[in-house]
Amino acid sequence: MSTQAASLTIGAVAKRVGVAIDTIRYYEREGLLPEPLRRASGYRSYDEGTIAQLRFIRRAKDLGFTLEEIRELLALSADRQRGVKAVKQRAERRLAAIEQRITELQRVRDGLAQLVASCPGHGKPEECPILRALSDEEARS
Amino acid sequence: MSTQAASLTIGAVAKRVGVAIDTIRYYEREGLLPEPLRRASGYRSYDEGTIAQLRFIRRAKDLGFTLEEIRELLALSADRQRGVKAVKQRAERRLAAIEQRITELQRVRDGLAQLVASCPGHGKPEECPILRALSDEEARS
DNA sequence: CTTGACTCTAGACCTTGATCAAAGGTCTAG
DNA sequence: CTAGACCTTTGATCAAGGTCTAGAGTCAAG
Repeated sequence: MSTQAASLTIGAVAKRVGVAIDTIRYYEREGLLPEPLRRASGYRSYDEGTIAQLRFIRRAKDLGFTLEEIRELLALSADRQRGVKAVKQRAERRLAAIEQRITELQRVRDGLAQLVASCPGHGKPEECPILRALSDEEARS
Repeated sequence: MSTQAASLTIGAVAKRVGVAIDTIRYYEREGLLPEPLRRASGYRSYDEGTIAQLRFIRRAKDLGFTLEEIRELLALSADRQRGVKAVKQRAERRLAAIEQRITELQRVRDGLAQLVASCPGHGKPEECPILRALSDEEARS
C-alpha cells in the first residue's frame, strides 16, 4: 500500500477524479484543497492524498453539502478530538435540511398534481383549474 | 364588484403583495408584468389587475415554476384557444421535474441517514463512518 | 415652505459553483 | 527542432433572481 508522493500534474489528477482542471484550482483558491507543492517550473505537484480529498469533496457534494459545509467537514476531520462529534452534528443538520426540502417539495407536488388531475386540457382559460388556482383570490388554502 | 383603475403606487402594490419594489420593476423589465401607466411625474400607476398578476407570479413561483416558465404561462393564459392544453402540459412537465427531484433527494437522504445512524458521535476520525464513507476507496456502491 | 418619505433612472453588484479567456511559459513525441 | 498538449496567472463570464446605489425629482403632512 503506497500513498506516496507521486508528483501528479493537475491534469492527471483532474482526469483521475473526473473533475475539470479549473475546478481543482478553484477549490484551492476557495480553501478546499491545500496549496500543493510546486515543481521548479511552478507546476502544481499532487500526490494520492489529493485524489482522496477531491473524491471526498465530490461525494460530499453528492450528499448535498455546499462547498462551505465541505470546507468545515474537512477542517473537522483533521481535528482529532472534536472532529467526530462535530462531523456528526453537521451531517444531522444536513439531513434535517434535506428532509425539510423533501417535505416542501411533496407539498408542492401534491398541489400541482391535484391541479393537473382536475384540468381537462381543453376549454376556456377561465375554466382551467390550473390558471384559476394561480389567479383566484378566493378558495386559497 | 370593482376591478377598477386605482392608481396604486409601486410601493403600495409591493406592500399589498408582499414583494420588494425592486422586484416589481425587475419583473417589468423581464416582461412578466406589462408596462404600467404613468402619472405626469413619471410615477408608475397600477390597478388591481397588477396585484392579481403579481400574486399569480408568486404562486407559480411557489409551485416551482421558473420565471421563464411563468412568462410562458402568462402568455398561454391569454391565448383563448391553445391556452388550456399548453398550460396543462407545462404543469405536467413541472410535476415530473418535481417528482424526479424528490426521488433524488430521497436517495441522498437515505444515504446520509444511514451514515448518521451508524456514527457513534465520538472516537477517532478514522473510525467515523461518515468520514470513512466520504473518504474510502473501497466499498462504494 | 419644509421635512421626510416616496419614486424615478441606469446600471452595478450579489450568491453559488464553477467555466472560460488571454497571454504567455513548459514539456513531450517524433 | 517543432507541433501540440499542458501549464501558469489574473480576471471576466454564466445562470437565476433579484438587490442596491447614486443622484434627482415628487408627494403629503404640518
